[in-house]
Amino acid sequence: MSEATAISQGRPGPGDQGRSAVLDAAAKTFARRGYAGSSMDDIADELGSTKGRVYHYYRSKARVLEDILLLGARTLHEAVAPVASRPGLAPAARLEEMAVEHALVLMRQNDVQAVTLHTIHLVTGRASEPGEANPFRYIVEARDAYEELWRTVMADGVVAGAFAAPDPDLAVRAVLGALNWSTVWYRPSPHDTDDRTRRLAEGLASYAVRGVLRHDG
Amino acid sequence: MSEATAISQGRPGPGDQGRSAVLDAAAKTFARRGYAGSSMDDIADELGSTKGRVYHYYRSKARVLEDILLLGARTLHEAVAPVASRPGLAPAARLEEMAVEHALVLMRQNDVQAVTLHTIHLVTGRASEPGEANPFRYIVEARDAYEELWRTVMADGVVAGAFAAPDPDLAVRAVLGALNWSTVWYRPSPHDTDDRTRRLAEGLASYAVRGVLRHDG
DNA sequence: CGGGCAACCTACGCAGTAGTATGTTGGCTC
DNA sequence: GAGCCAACATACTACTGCGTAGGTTGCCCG
Repeated sequence: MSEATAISQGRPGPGDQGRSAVLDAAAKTFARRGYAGSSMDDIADELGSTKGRVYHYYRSKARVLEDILLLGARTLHEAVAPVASRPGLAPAARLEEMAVEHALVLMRQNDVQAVTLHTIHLVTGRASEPGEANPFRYIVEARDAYEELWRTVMADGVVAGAFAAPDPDLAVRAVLGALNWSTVWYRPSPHDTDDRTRRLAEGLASYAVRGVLRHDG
Repeated sequence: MSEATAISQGRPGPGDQGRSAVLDAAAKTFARRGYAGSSMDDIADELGSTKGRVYHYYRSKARVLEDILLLGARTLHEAVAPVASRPGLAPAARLEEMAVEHALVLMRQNDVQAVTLHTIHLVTGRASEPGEANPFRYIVEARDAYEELWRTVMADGVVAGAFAAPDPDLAVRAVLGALNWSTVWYRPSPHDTDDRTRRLAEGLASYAVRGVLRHDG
């Protein structure tokens, strides 16, 4: 009944051990070489097996990507949405907390999020083909819905006088940009304990968010 | 004697009209479909001609990319370096001015810069092959030198007490991230006059830089 | 203990793509 | 006006890479 079942169409569904191993390997491969630059054999090599294993769980390369994008979008939304709607938070604290959670997901789920952020724009511009629906459309919509979360919080904060953002939409893009760019320079290392990762996320979030705060003393 | 001549190796050099037309078309194509996702025929289609034209100016697809990356790196450096070393500027004004110039280049030279920023990391991780030199190595070094410019200005500002940046390197990454991410969401449109573009760049730069400024009143 | 199915592997067909080898054409020079 | 070369086009070749068809193996269930 889940859409994931609809995706796999008869093949083993999510929650499946083997399936998520394939997904992880694919995410790692795509993150390194890019989607178009990765072959199914590359993914299989990463798994230490052959293409047959990948095709056992996914009908095509595009379906693998779709699953990665979906997982990435979901994880981000589930981590940040609760903060966006948590009662009793001041706008500045809310924004900063959202930024920390966002950054944490990017760092902990690094490969998946890197693929999501770097590949979605290759998939966005397909609306030009008339009559043919874009199979990734709902993922683009999920991304838009997620960003809408940020725009709402930003707009509320401006109204409340907590933020100095003459152009709130641009401000959101600046904040998300500072955070998202971490997928370009950050790679998890064995040295990164949970504590270190969190401090890095907090530091980055602080720089990102302080740009829109109102400072008057 | 220029390295561009060394690149083309007997073929028409830069400054050549036809060559830059090919480069522009390639940048546009790479920006849309990604490097690996673009075929030489795609580039030729964008030009309204055939592969022969592309191969007349470039020996291979990788050389085309190399030229785009080189152009992107150079343009950015030439726009920002003068500001970084201009005498008589306060740290905050210097950083903001650099950010504006940086953003302006990303917007005006959109395709080339998008390709540069989204493709260089695919080319960075090639040091793993021992014995074989990475042909893109000097471009990675140019990128590093450019970022060093920012780190220097940031460090100076911290020493001067103008910036509140406990981790200056991270601060640079936050600032550049906010700016660089514009290559993901911004596409030039006919509506964008020079004036509009500049205001957008200034707005973005303001959010990006204010995150590291010291605010005490 | 035999049948069935999940979880793979092997071998192949075929489409697309980088690069090459060989024209062709228009302008410029001497 | 004959030759020459830049600036392309055309027609291939060789290879890579997606997807498929048909095995094989081991476990589980009755």
